[in-house]
Amino acid sequence: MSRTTIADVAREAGVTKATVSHAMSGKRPISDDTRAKVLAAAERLNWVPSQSARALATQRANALAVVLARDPEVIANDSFFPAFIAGVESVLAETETALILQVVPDRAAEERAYRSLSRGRADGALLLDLRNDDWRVPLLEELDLPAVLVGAYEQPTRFSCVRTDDAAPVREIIAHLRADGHERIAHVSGPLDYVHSRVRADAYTDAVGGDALLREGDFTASSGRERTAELLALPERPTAILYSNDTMAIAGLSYARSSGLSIPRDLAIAGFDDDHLSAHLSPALTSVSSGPAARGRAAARLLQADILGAEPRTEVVDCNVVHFRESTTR
Amino acid sequence: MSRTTIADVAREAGVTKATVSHAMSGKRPISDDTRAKVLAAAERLNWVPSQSARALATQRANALAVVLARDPEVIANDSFFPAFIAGVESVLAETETALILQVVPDRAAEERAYRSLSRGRADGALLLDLRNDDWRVPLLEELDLPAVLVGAYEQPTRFSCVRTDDAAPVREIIAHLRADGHERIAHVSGPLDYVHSRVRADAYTDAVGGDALLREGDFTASSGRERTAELLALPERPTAILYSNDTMAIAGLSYARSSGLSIPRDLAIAGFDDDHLSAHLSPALTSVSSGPAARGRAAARLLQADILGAEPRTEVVDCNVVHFRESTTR
DNA sequence: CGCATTCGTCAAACCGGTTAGATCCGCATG
DNA sequence: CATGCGGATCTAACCGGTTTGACGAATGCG
Repeated sequence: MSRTTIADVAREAGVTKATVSHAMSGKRPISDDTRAKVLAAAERLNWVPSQSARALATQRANALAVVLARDPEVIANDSFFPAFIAGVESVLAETETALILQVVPDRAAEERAYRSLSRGRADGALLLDLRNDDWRVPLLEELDLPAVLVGAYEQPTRFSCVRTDDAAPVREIIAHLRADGHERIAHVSGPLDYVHSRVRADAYTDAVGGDALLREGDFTASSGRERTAELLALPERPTAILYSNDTMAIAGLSYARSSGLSIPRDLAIAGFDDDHLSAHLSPALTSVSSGPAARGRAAARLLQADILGAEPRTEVVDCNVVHFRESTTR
Repeated sequence: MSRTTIADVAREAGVTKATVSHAMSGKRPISDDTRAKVLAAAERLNWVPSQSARALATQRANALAVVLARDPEVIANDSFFPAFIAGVESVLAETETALILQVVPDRAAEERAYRSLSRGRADGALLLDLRNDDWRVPLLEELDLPAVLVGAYEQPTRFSCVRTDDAAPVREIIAHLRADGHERIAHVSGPLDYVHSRVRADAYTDAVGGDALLREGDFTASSGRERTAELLALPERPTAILYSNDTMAIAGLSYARSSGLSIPRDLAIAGFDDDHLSAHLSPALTSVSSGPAARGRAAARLLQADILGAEPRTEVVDCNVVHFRESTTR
């Protein structure tokens, strides 16, 4: 049992707790002689300072948090999230900071989670799946918990943001499809109260002009299937569909095929977020790789800066790359 | 700032800290009258107890941990991990336990991470990616940090284990291929010092008997591609390949195709872990869904029990289901 | 040589909870 | 009426670090 405390080390080195603490942190000058003795003693007892004691004394948890209000099953089917976390971790690994991941079933639990985070569990939070007028923003402001918003939040806020230009790739895809002769281009969006869904949908609407064929999905395969069925049942069915993620695109593609259409000849299909298998589908799926890892890194850096007292700022990560593949190639 | 402490609540309610604590925890009888006053005061000040103070006093962090020594990029391409975490979270959400995720670059950092976890950051750890004779097992025993091993660890240990029978689905697939007339069946494994890679590879070797065609990959797409290239370059090339994960299988499939083979006519292909897109590939990929969420739930439950002092035990989760799809259908 | 300053260390308070032991009270019992 | 007893509450110590103010010794300066 690693029951050794700073007091044991102090005794072993023949000094006091304070001296040990200073020797380790360097916050006060300590003679080389004593420091050596302390380090040796710590080594001998292989002492590791208690995180909880330190957290209490310094009012710093050395941890960041991500709270997700999603159904656990959904996490497993999302290609953005794991890569985003990977990016966050690559920054945190440098310092000794931990990442706390909390999945909550409902809003009450989510609120409790943030309250408890702000009371010693974490030093800051990353907000994903932003909604327009997200209730979490004022809550975190009230709790005085540093945060970074991942997404194009429009309301004024004192938090840092990590944004991307999701409209550009949408325009690019639409232009490409137009150049290919497509005139009826549809869009299956995510829930429109998510800011990223909204931005993509708006970009779509702008790009196609008057004749928008927009259907709101929820990022699940089944919704992709259903919205596709609706679109294909229209008297004048679309010749191309842009989906707001790859899961819906794949489901739509399967459905279209099963109803006798050939992809991309009869129907062009494009997704979003570039799942790691999308390039290997057949036909390979045109998609937008949205740089999840880069955004994770940026968010983690901004949050760490915020915690250290830096001014909040908005960082636009230029990471969207459209991969045109067979599913849109005539 | 939620600076209210238990002392504020005590003053507001006209009692002492101890009474507030007891009223909240119920560890000592408190009159209904006083309890009501305390609850009202807590509500009024909306006080949330400090996690760090509680952790220090009770020697319990209310957090479990997963430490990963993988390259962050690999996490993003693994279909097992996110689903496993989802399973873990679905258990933790019930209690107010948090999950700590730490990704470390090298062994030294990993060891530091476990030491610091055992000193107040977490109450227990889940061990993934087990190796034969894994060095982490004795370390955690020495640190006296509760743990659950996810995988078929063979050495004696006082930790609980979550196992699955990975050999059965391998046998099932081989039998299926045999019945289809395949005689030269190859296997691209993961790194053989991982216990799950080893179990699958051994099951393969057993099942095919003398003429095993085994190549060791590392679960990445590029290794899948290379090992496939080697196998197809053999004088008598295999007519079927079983891969230890879907990423390698897809990469192998692409390679085989690009060198002129038709799947499944010229080459049958099967993967493992059933990525959520595998069913949608074309040809759809035969794979083994290994119940990651169920295993996550089981592991979390065992760990919580262990922390509360239960006897360690091994739970075999029967969750492997083979999905035969087009990639193996003649 | 006397006094101010700096350096290195110590003692003690503090962070915000939990918990063992002491105390106080009212009521039942001998 | 004294005693016992159990329930409700209080007091104070404790968890293991960090941090501030104080103090003695060594050094610098006039």
